[in-house]
Amino acid sequence: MSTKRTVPRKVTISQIAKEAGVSKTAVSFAFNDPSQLSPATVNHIRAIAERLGYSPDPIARSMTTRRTNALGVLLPLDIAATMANPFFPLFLRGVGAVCGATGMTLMLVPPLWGSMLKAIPHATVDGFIVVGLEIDRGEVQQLRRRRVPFVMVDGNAPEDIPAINVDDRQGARAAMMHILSLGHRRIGIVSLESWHHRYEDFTSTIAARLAGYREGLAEYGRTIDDPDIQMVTVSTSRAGGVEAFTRLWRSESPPTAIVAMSDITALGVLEAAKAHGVRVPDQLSIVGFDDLPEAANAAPPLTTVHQPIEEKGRLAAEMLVAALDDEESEPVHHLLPTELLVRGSTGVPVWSAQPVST
Amino acid sequence: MSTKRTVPRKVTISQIAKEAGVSKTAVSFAFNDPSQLSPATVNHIRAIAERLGYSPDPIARSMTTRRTNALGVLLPLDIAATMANPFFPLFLRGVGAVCGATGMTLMLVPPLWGSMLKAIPHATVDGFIVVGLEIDRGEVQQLRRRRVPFVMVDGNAPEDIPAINVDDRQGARAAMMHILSLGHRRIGIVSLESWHHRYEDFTSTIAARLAGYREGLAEYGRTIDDPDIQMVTVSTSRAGGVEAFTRLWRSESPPTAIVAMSDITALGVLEAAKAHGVRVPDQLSIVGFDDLPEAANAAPPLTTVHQPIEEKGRLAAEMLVAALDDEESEPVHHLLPTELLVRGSTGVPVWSAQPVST
DNA sequence: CTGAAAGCGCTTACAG
DNA sequence: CTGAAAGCGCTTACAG
Repeated sequence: MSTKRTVPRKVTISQIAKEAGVSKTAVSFAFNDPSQLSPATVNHIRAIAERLGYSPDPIARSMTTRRTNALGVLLPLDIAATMANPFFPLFLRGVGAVCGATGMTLMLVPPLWGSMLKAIPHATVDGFIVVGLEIDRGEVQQLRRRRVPFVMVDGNAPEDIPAINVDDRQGARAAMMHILSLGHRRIGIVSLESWHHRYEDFTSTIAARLAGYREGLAEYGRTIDDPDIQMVTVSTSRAGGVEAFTRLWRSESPPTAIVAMSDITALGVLEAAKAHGVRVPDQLSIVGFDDLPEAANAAPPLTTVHQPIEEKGRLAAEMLVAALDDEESEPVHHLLPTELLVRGSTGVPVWSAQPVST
Repeated sequence: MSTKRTVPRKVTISQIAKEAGVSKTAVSFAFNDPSQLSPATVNHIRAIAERLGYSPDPIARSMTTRRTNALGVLLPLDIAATMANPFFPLFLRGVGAVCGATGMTLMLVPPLWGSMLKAIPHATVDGFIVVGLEIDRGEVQQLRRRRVPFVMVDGNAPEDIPAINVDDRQGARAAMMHILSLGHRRIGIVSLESWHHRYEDFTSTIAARLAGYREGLAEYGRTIDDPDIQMVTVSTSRAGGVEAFTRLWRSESPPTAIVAMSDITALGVLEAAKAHGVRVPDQLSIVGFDDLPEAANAAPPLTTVHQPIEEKGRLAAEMLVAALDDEESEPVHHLLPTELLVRGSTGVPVWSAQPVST
């Protein structure tokens, strides 16, 4: 509305300087450090910038300041798959809280053409939060090369890299022991697909939870190879849970309890069970992992293992911001606690009136 | 592992050029256009880059290419509040699908120090998807200044800006008429807080849904000012829904039906109703808006208005990418349909055995 | 097949 | 209080 004719292609600091009859330095100061200039000059420059419709180029600015003011979240899966699990939005709430407090922006960095390795050098960010990195195929080296700080969440981090994990093993152990203490013998385990589709290469998270299940079984003199124990592996989604139920339920002797490595799959199991007319927990007990908000609101409320998801995001972002401000900050490894939350989806199996005591 | 001593602070193209005895041009070509160089030179340069642990600077690259390969999603609320509604992750799945297909990254751009206006010039992105922009307080002008393409979703866009909206009015109208056709007379409406907390300035979305409710009421000779119609305004979250139920239920003549402007609040209402021992739909009918995945899985399944959330994200991203590639692309305004989905949370009110016919 | 040079749009000592 | 100049690390015509 204040422009006379169509504004030129792109207004730069030089044009303003020329128009205002001052140096580029002055123009820069007018916006970034007005105290360096006389009020009259500042007003003059700003008026011209306004008239020309000037908008500073953030890239050029970053070029000299060496800052983008963006935090990167490096993802092992594409954005659509990542967002399919409510875990992630919750995690981002934690990260986002720190972004808001520090005036930073949040960049989601999925694999580029299927490769995390390729994505790392391209992202214009000041640092990375690396989530769920499984077996390292050079990603850590690539991140070091980039010479930006990074923190690893739910992964197997080298000693010198800040990291956050939760006590997956302990939580999984408690979940399995809970089921066994109720007297269940025929148990289905719902494991999760590793994103690179190689069964042997478990995520540290998956490996830890599996180890916890094994420990819990061992406490009751059982092993995971017991014929009464069946394990299926599905994608970390509601659909994966539905599939898990279907596969477990059609066996000749279906489980009386299903132990799932994540709430989203447990919820899928619950949904499928109800659709099949299976009563939970009377005919089937279900226990999850994560404690998503929807777990407590399910019908019946889902017994699960709580982990501080949002807190992980916040902590990761705080550690990253600290590393950004202070190159020399000590890399610390956090191990956050998990807690079994017994709700309505687990109970004594129908065929056994009395729970087995520990 | 291939470096001899600690690598220097930051490896640049110049250092490699010097070390390799070639020009910077050659180094650039070795990575971006190897066909310009003899294979021997390429290998030589790459080997040195490898030894030095070179990682190209994405900012410097963007500086000359004028591309960041990042799509920005401009948010009216901070990231934590945005992620509190499952609507958003779903929307991002759509956007993310396009990012994956085009090799772009996704940047979440919340208000900077409380101001969208301030956030716009700083984000290092090639274009914006602007979601839920309410009354324009200069944001559109600021976006134009930036001279990057942008598309508006769920907002009131100028003619020359590409835009996507859904038929909120029609959907809301259908929802209200459904309730009235069942015979309900005492109705609670759950409206949503506008993010700038000025009741008069409705989001176009909120305004359109409200208009739809009014139209539906009018079809039955009713108005929103009818003493039997109560409206409460809460935040777009599950907690907001709980609050809405509490406020509506404590009135001397509580509603027999609650019509909510979003599923997340409707689910909160449902949760609170169940917690109070109120049977749905026998004692209280509930209808939502959005058709989140959890709506169908609620107990009872939520009657709601479907809108194509993921599709909106995909379409918005596609339009933005098109505008990025072709400056001259025609700005089109999409209006996507909505559809009432009658499920288990609505029914005939207890005090009336026969529904009123239309 | 290779190199010298200009340029992208800013910021920031440094000098006056 | 103000300006000339260097520099951030790349890419890209252009010339040879």
